[in-house]
Amino acid sequence: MDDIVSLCKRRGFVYQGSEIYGGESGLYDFGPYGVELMNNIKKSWWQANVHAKENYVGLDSAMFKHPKVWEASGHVGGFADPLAECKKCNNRIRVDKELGKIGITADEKMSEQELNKLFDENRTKIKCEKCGEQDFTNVRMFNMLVKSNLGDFTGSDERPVYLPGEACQGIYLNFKNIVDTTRMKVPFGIAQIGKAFRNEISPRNFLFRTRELEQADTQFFVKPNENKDAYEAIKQSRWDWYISIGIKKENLRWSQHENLVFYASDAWDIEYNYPSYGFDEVEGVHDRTDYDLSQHMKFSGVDLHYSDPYTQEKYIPWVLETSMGMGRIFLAIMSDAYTVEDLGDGQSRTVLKLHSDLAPIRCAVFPLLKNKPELVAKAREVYKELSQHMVCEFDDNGNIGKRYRRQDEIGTPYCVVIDFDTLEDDTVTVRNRDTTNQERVEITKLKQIIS
RNA sequence: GCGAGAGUCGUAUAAUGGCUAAUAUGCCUGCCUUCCAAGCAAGCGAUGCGGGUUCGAUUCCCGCCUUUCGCACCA
Repeated sequence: MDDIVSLCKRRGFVYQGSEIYGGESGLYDFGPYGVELMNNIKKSWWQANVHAKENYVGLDSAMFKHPKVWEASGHVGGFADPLAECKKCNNRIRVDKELGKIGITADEKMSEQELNKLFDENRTKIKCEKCGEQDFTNVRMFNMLVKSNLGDFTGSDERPVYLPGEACQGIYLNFKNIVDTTRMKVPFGIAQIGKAFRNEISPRNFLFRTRELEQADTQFFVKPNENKDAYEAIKQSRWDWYISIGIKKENLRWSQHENLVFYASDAWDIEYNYPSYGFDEVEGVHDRTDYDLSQHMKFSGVDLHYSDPYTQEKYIPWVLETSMGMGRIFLAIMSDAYTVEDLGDGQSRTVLKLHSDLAPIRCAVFPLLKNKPELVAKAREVYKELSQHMVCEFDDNGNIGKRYRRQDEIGTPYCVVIDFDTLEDDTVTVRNRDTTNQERVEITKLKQIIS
């Protein structure tokens, strides 16, 4: 894992966020090659989940949403637990529950200050369950939602808005819009790639757990109780995508949730075998019944029933969700592709064996020698033409082997070399990243061969 | 958030209460090079931030930040 983090930095894939100020926890910036790779992953995902499927459409919803959205989703109320910690044994107590035990009602809408006041007044009556001590820290509210003051010019914090805790809510909010303005009929799906923000207590494991993340979500709407077959099909489709982008099968597995949230009917995760900490979730595929639409119907007062044009029935569709963490898939792809080949004699070659559709650079163009102007000029010409059609890089620095290695390390599948024969017959060599074999081809056929 | 460790050029390492902070690699410029990290020469580039002790701190102390591991958290 250290090697991958180091490569990410060294070769301009991923940098620590706000690095020149000492860094900011849980935030990462994607560098020149990182953003290319990330865009290619998104493109592949979008192709597989929107364009290749007749009954899916895309969406891009505003990041900020009406505050009530997060009440409806359960993010505001259910996940703001007031906690205090025992200074002796570090055990944590739920302050509202402990107060409840001694007959004092702590309202869940109380502020941190109000709770602290209540807690301070009653500290003597509360003991740590583990060690019996009464020495606690102050009460802290733990809520993962990130607050903002969009549209609040009073400075009073009276109307807090939240950054999205998950990207998928925008899909539920637009379900009715899409039914009303497109020809989509249940069963159909909506796909979206969006950012989410979480106040993770402890960001960890590089891109795996961050405070700002991006999610690629699909929500598939089905008739109630007609979820099972569709769910299995979606699971299969998601698995196939991972295989199609070249992830090794042995590094992937399904894992079923043992404790389902109350509304879910089934939940499976796709896990990747990350270096150094093992299998962990990349994507969740969840069968969520009608919970999401029902909640928004309740909180917004808008009828979100669907009228089935074939049967005239009215119902709230059930939702089958897929939600992939972009940072997590990025890290999985990098890990899976990272290869160090032993060439003997203590020599080795570092290669990122990325699927060629994902590689940040599709093709690198080199003149064989830098000090032969006619080679350089010809190489520039080839580069200029190719770069109209694919992501290319020109390099004439150092010897040819070094330039191959540089491209190997960032996963460039093809290197094109202009040599003296090129000047005679307009052919070039195309070198393959994985085999290092070369093939002599005509310049006119280049585009076709490597795109 | 708690506990423990760590933080030196882009990367990987070295060293030091006081000399110009070293080595490799990288990057870069020039020469050279007719296909897999060759060579020669020049250059770039670091003690995370702030405070304290001290004549002098990268080194010792404190705070903060970042990061790693464990706990907890992860709907």
